[in-house]
Amino acid sequence: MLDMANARQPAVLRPVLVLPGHVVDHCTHCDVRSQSVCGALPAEDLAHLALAARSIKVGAGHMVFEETANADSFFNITSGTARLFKLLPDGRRQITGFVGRGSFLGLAAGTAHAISAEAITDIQLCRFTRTDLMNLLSDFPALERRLLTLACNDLAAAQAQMLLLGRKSARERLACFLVAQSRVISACGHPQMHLHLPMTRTDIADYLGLTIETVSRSFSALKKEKLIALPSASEVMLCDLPALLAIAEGED
Amino acid sequence: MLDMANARQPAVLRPVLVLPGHVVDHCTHCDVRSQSVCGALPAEDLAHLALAARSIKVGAGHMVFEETANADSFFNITSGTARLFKLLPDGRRQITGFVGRGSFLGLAAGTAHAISAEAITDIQLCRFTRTDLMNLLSDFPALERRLLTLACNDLAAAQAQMLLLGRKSARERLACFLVAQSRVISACGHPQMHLHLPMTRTDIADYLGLTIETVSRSFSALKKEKLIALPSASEVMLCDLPALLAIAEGED
DNA sequence: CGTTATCTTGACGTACATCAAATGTCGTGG
DNA sequence: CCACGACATTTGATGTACGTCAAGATAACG
Repeated sequence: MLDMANARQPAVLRPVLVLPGHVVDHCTHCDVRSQSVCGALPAEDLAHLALAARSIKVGAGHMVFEETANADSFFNITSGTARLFKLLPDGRRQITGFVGRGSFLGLAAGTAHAISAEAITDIQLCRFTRTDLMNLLSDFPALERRLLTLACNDLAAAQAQMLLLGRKSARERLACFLVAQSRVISACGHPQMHLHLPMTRTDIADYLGLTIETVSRSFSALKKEKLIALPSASEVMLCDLPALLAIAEGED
Repeated sequence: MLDMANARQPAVLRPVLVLPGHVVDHCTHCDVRSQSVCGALPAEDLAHLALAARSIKVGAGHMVFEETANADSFFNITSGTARLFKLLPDGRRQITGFVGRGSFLGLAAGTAHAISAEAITDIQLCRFTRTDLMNLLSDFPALERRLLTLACNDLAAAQAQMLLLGRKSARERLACFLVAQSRVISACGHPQMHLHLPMTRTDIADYLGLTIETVSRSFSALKKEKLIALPSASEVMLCDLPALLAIAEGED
C-alpha cells in the first residue's frame, strides 16, 4: 500500500493558493484529530491535510476495502467501528482487530491490502488517495514519524494477539478481550466497568480463534463466577477487573 | 522503543570530521546492506551509519534483549538466526518469528521492548543506541521510510500468522511454516527444495501454537504422504511444493 | 562408548468443536 | 399493542483434533 521505495527527499511545500474557510474547518474542527495520525501536524499545516482528505460514509455490513485489492486509498475513521480480517478459501475467518475513532486503515507495505476491512456499525471515514498521502508524508516528516509509531503499536498488539491465539485458553482469551475493550473505553475517560460491544458473538469468536458456542459458554462461566454481568448480550459489566486482568495474563 | 513523539524536523547533517578508512569500510563492504535498513542510504552517507553502528556477537542460546526491558538499543542481524517470543508467567511461550541476516530488531513504539530476542545459532549484530538511531532517522528520511516499510511488512506477516494460529489445522500450520522457510532460502537464489532448519522442534511448536509431539507427528504424516523427506531431523526436502502450498493455504 | 538432549511413536485424556434444539431479541406490519 | 418471523444467543449432547504422559529410538558430545 505505501510504496515506500521512492522516498522524495527535500520537501518543498506545495503552494496552497485558495483556502476557503470550510475546507480549513474540515480538519481544524475535527474532534478525533488529537487521537489520529492528523494530530502529528501543527494547526497551521492542517489546510494541506484538509485538501487531501475526502469524507465518506460506509454503512454497517459493507466493505471498506478487500484483501488483495489494489491499495490506492487510505482511511482515517472518525466514527463507528470496523473489523479487519483475513479469510481462507473455505470461509474460515480470522479477525485481526477491531478499529474505531481515530484509527488509520490501510497501513501495509506493497501495493495490495493484506487484510479486508468491513464496517460493523455505520462508519464515517476520511479518505486519502495513495499519491496524496505519499506527498503529505514527504512534506511533513512528523506525519511519517507518527505513522511509524502507529505501525509499531499495531505490531506490538499483533504480537500480543499471537500469544493469545497460540497459547491461551478460551477463558483467558475472553478475559483478555474484555479487559482490552475496557481500555478502549477508558482511553476517553476514567476506567469504565460498563461496556457496550458493537460486534456479534461470531465476530468475537473469529477474533479469539474460537467458535461462537465456546465464546458464549465462556461468557456464561465468567458470569456464574460473578466476574462479569450481562444485562444484555451486547452489554457487559466488568465486576472484578483485577481478577479478569489476572486471568487475562495467565495467572491462574 | 522508538520514541517518535519528538520528531526533529529540518535535518542539518552533523559534521563528520574524521573518517578513518576502516570505519567507512565497515558499512561500505557490508554484504547484508542491500537486504537491510541500511540499504536505504546511498553509498556517500554510509560513513554516518558506520560511526553509529557497533558490531557485537551473541552466542547461541543467549538473549539479545528481553521483553519489558528498556529499549535503548536496536540491532541489525548480519549473520545467524534468532527467535522472537513472548512468555506467560507460567512459562507458556509463543514465538512470534524467526529472524536472520538483514533483519532489524527492536522495532516497536514506546520505551520498552514488546518481545524478547534470543540467539538460536551464534549471531553477529550491528548495535545502534536509541539516540544515535533517532538522529539518523531525522537526518535521513529515506531511513525512516525504510523502517516504515519494514514495520508494515512485519505487520502483514503477523496478520498472516494470526490466521494460522486462530484458524488452521496442525497439518496446515506445518505446511505454512515449511513453505515460508523455503521462501526465506529462495530469496537468495532459486526456489530451493532442500531446507536446513536451525531451530528445534520445540521452537517450531512454540511458533505454530502446537506441542512438540504434534509437530513431530505432522512431520511424519507429510513424510508418509511423500510431500517431504527427512534426511535428518533438521534437514527437510520439499518434494511436492505445489501440494504443500495448497495445504498451507487451506485448499483441502 | 556411555551420557545426555532431541526426536519419534504409542496410549490415553481433555478442551474445544460440532451438531442440535431451546430461548431470547428485535423489527415489521396487522 | 401485539403477533410474527428472522436472527442472535444460550445451553445441552456428543465427537475429535490435539494435548498429555510415557517409553523408545536417534543423534550429539565429551
